[in-house]
Amino acid sequence: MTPRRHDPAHARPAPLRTGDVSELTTGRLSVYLRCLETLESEGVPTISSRSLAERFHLNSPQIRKDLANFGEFGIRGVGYEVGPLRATIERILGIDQEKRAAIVGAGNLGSALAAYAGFNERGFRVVALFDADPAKAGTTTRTGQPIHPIEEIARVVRDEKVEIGIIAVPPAAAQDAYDRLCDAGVGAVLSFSPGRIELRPGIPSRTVDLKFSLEALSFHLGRRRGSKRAG
Amino acid sequence: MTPRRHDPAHARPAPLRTGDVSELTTGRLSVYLRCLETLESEGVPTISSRSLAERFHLNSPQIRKDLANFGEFGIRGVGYEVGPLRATIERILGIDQEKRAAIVGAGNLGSALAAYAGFNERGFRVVALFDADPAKAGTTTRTGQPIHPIEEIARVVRDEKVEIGIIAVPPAAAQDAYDRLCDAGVGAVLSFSPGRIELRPGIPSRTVDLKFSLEALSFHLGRRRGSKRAG
DNA sequence: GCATGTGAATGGATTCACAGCT
DNA sequence: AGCTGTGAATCCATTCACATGC
Repeated sequence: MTPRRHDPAHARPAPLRTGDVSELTTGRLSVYLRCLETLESEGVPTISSRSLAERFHLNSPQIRKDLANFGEFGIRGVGYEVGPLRATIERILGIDQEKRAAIVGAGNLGSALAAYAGFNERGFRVVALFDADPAKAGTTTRTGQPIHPIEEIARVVRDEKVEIGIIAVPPAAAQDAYDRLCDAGVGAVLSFSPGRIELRPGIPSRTVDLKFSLEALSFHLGRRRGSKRAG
Repeated sequence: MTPRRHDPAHARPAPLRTGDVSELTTGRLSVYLRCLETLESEGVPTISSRSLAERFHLNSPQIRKDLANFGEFGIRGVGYEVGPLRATIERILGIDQEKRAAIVGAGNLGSALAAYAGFNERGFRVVALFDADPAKAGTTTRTGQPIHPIEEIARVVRDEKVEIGIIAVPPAAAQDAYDRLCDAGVGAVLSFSPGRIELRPGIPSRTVDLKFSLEALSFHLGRRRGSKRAG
């Protein structure tokens, strides 16, 4: 639509078109990003939407439409340059600048998330944890992040410039963790607690209920007939 | 549609209508299930789709439509009986009979999932783990599940009647874990490895990329203006 | 020639509004 | 009267097909 002359893809960062985009679209950006990381590590220099789709079981018009929400990043007659497109998607997602996160709850799940590679590379870093158990305060995780008493959320979030709060406490403690994080000034919250949380408007939040995927699989299990082994 | 006389909701399990249902619908069943569990623990006996929607920020016609895919479970003029509806949804999801799961990868994440309450209550139980590290074989998790060498997947899946395989290994090992689980005869696979897996047809599978939710939040962070604190 | 970017067409899911039952 | 269950209407996302540009 913008008739502005199209710079080559490797030039200065193109302006990002910005408007209303569906969650489905942005979710797929993450998928594309993983694919591009793979291609880049294989040294593939450019790829068309068609081959990207074939290689990763996606569909090509959708890839083009999704990207078109944010600008024009391809080269007609050629395709997309893998490296620059990866960088562009990272910029769209805002992970070109490292986002600092902190985890409330240093139990099994919290500690595992703190050690999780995906939470400590390519745009994210877990810089601190909090726990209500005083015995854990002052110690560090196996991966070296400090564990603070939960009362210090406000101070640590400020000092460490934490932008994202992650909740990994038992359901009953989820609301308290959420409120403390919001009061401390984090910009977004990700919860792994199945407990229902009363959200505040204006603070983007997500809940990941790990059990949902198990239930979805269970549903499909029930519909598969002709299982080889009898129950 | 079925003009069969409608039995009271507390009677013998109603027949479940069965047909093609969207993933979006079944995903929401899990949401409704959590809500009903909450209501049940509060002792609420019946609830209308309207109040359910108001209480949990859902929308009422959608609740009715979603449920209508599977049968008629409500009482006109009254609403739904909380306990029976919960039981019905559990039956739809197939978790009225306990599903046994095993986890490949007894590292941080695998151990945390094995200990995760949601994976060991209300329809699911993690009965074993597997790890490539021989030092871990023969030990148990903190929650008491045995850890086996990865070569024993086939035997343990058979002996322990494992229906669901869960992958919690580093990306590079994900495909091998997947193949071993399928060969061993599991009916469904849930992967927490970001590594791309070539799937086999006929075996329902899901990948949960924990980083996706972080990236979604990062995206929205970038769009929020008027943040109180300057970066 | 070839692949992107995009308006137009299609297909699905959500929402509406009311008939039917309690 | 009140709420479910559902066809009809609306909305939104995906897919198509081609004009545009490399």
